[in-house]
Amino acid sequence: MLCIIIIFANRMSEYNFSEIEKKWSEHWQCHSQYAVSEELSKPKYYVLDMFPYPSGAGLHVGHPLGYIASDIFARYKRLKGFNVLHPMGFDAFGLPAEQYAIETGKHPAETTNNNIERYKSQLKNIGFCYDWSREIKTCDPKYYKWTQWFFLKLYNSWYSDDTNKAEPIESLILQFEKGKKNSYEKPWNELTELEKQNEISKYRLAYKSESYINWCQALGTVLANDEVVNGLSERGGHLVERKLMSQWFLRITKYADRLLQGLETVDFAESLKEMQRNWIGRSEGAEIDFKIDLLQDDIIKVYTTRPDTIFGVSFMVLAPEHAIAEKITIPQKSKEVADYINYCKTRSELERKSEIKDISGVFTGAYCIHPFSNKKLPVYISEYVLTGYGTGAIMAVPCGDSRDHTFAKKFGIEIINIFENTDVSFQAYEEKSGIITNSKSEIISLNGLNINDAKNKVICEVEKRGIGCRKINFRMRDAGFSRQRYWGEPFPIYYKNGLEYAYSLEDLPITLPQVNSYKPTGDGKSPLSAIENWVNLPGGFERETDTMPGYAGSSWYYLRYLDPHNESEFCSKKNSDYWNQVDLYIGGAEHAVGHLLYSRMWCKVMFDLGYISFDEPFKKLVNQGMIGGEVFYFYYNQEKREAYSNNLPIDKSNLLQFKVPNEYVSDEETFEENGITSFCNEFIQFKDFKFLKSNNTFTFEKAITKMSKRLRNVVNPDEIIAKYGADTFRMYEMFLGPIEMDKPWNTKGIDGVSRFLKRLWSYCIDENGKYIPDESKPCEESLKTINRTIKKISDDIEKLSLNTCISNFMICFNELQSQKCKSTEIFEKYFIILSPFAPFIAQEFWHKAGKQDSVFNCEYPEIDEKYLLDDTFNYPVSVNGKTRTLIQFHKNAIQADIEPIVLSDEKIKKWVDGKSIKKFIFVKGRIINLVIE
RNA sequence: GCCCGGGUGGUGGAACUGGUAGACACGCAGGACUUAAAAUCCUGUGGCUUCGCGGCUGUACGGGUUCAAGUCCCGUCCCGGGUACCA
Repeated sequence: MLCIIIIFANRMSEYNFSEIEKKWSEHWQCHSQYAVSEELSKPKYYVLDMFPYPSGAGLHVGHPLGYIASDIFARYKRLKGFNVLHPMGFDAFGLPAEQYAIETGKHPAETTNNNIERYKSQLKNIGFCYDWSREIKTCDPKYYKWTQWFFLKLYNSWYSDDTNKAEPIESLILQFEKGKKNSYEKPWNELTELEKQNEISKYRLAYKSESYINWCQALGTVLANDEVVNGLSERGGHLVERKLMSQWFLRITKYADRLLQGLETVDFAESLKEMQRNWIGRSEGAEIDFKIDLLQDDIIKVYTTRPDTIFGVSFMVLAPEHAIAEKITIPQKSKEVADYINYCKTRSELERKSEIKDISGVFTGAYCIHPFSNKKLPVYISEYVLTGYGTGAIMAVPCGDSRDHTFAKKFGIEIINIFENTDVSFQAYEEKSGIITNSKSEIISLNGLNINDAKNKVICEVEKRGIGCRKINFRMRDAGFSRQRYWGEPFPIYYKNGLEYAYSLEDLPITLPQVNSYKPTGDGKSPLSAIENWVNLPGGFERETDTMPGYAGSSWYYLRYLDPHNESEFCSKKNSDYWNQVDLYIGGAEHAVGHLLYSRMWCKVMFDLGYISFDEPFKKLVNQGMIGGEVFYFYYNQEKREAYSNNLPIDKSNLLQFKVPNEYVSDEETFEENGITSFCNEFIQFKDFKFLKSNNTFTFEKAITKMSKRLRNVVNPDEIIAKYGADTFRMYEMFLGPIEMDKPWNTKGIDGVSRFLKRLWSYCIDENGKYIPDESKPCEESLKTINRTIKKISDDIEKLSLNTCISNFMICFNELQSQKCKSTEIFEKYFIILSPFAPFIAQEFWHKAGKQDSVFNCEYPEIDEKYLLDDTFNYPVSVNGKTRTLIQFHKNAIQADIEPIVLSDEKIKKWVDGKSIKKFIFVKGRIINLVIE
């Protein structure tokens, strides 16, 4: 009986995280602890996470990394007196759900909602302070009604170069009516409706045009880039080719300059800004017309950023898609050219850009005329020239461009050098400085000019002659906004007789109809096109059957959180004025260009149209790194039917690799007991294999990759939380390393954090569950410790250096422990600063300490500056840069005080050993260094 | 290919603006407690060398700048992300 009581008492005193976490979760939910409203009396702060796509694999330990960081920051800001908005939602339209629907026939809405529920319960386990009453799902018609509304705003707007902003399309029509030139060169009111539409279409921010897609004839569908591997479909390995299709686009290029300028006003990592700048790719150059030999009426217009190199041109290159390519090809070459163009259709843009070591191309047999020298220049077609950039044609300068150089070498074309004092016989001279030479004709001479002056002279000359002009170009293209898919927002557009009509706000949302099959229609159209009673409208009208891409909903979601239940507006002006920009946005660097550029553009459009009063959505952005999962491989020989342990001395170069699902791998990274047998039961292709071991173990090669369902290396946070608790999980994720760095997941290290919280618990709570710290006066040392920790933690949170925060909590507690500190005055401060990291245990301590209110309603403790400074500093003293000893000096000591003491120090005397001292370096508060011979 | 990151003990990582490399943890080794194990606590722990004091060496690799380099500069290698329809 006694025994039982003792055991019971012991159990009472243990840190029972599951009980504590359950209790406070329920308590906070009942008291709507995290609901926020627009409190004008407090300064606001908006902390946002990039919302997840709810995949079928569930949340893995990589997702919460950023969420935990932002949660800590949100809770910290709250302690600092801010009214903090911290919402969460789901990016719920997407390809995987549709693919799953094709395979299983289950409606994507159903699977998506199941996945969302799973994600939500997983997120709720981790103790985030999200205001769930503001949750959004992009696939919810109540949400996508407004995504469609945004589309209509883009559709019904144009970019005015006069006012340099987006304006309603009516102002454009008014200008046309007043006589603004149109491309039909007829008065506006004499144009047909179709002509008017075509003309306006050239201005709309959302417009229809043609572009290439990945078409797979065998699957009868359009494929996403990542569904294409080496020119073949990932599923089935069928041939994929590029096909021209009519699609919706967003005219983001009109915002290129403002997207560049806006970067100066936001706090993003410099590297990320650089990526965006490169993506936008602003370049200054010229368009120059080249006459074609034997063809009177046509010209080839090239874009070049290096007009200064015009005398270095020795050939011309057209993109395979260039409209004139076939026309100029001479009959003897037409078969060869047609074959080459067909080959290019099977090549992805990525392949075309990257595989330039062995550059391909074909001669058309045609020649251009050099505008200044009248020299004949052969015209080639090559895939390294892309149709979407510039004019789709280049003047090739092998002496100044490495791709042109490679091409010239391969096709035996002359390399003309025009740079003074350079040798271009082996590689191109690509520096942006130098003097031009060998560049003279009857018309112009560039000899002796530097590159910039030569550029200007050439541009002036071509402009004077009317054969070209100065031109600013962007690498960025207008954003493709159509998908031939079911699971996306339908366009609020319908047609009749080739004319487009837009729905109005009252008609929204245009909801997705039920379909019987999610399979592609085989003709490249979306599955929606097969539903006749949805497509066909009364009066002979037909709906648009494409849907919007995944980034549509995510381009504006940060605004919907501000007013999520508003049914008459996407967000009231009052709310968007109060919450304003996102103050801190945390998410993966993989969205560096796509999502971030689109949402920045949409924000600017809404700003231009007066719906919001800021033109950058995200004030500060932090990119979290990826948490990789472990994958284990073994090598095998198919013919010999042998598999080899990694610790055998084998030559892996001719062997095949096999990834083993992680459940077969033991903690020692070998096959589990009987693992080989059960492995072969699943992967029967290895049934008759010999598994060759070394030292009686079969070990694997390890690598770190993305966690994915397919590799079966997903680590589920639920399991970790069940075993260690949410507080430990949160702290451990932060303890792993700097937030923005990629890192591998390894559960082994979690014991350190777990032990820390257990030690803290048993230090503060006795066997009977009573709170130990008392009213005793803290000692000087403990006051130093806690004040320094408060300072360090708040400095580090502001920098989002959360891994060092965890270390400092440990260091602080280790110090308090060795000081035998029992003062509740100290510990209460400690619990407050700990609460953003480990909210449950902090609240439990707070409660045990007899406090009635919540630890989250406290104020962040003040720092008493007097405890931060030391009177003395332990100077490292080095001789010739190598530290030899430490000597303590007063912090105000100057070199004159210090020098004699240092020189008479025994250790230092030994190292100086009578040699003369050339220099005595004293850096106050840092170091002393003696330079001797 | 191009653009952007990263590379520090057996492992995750720390190191302010160039100023004691390896904080804080994990793991491992030894010890205490226990009949035993687990848990917990204590000690040690980059490598080489030395009985020890100590010495040498060391931040992917090769150079450079500096009194002083993980940190700055030049070159190389490897790994990750993006490359426009994965999200």
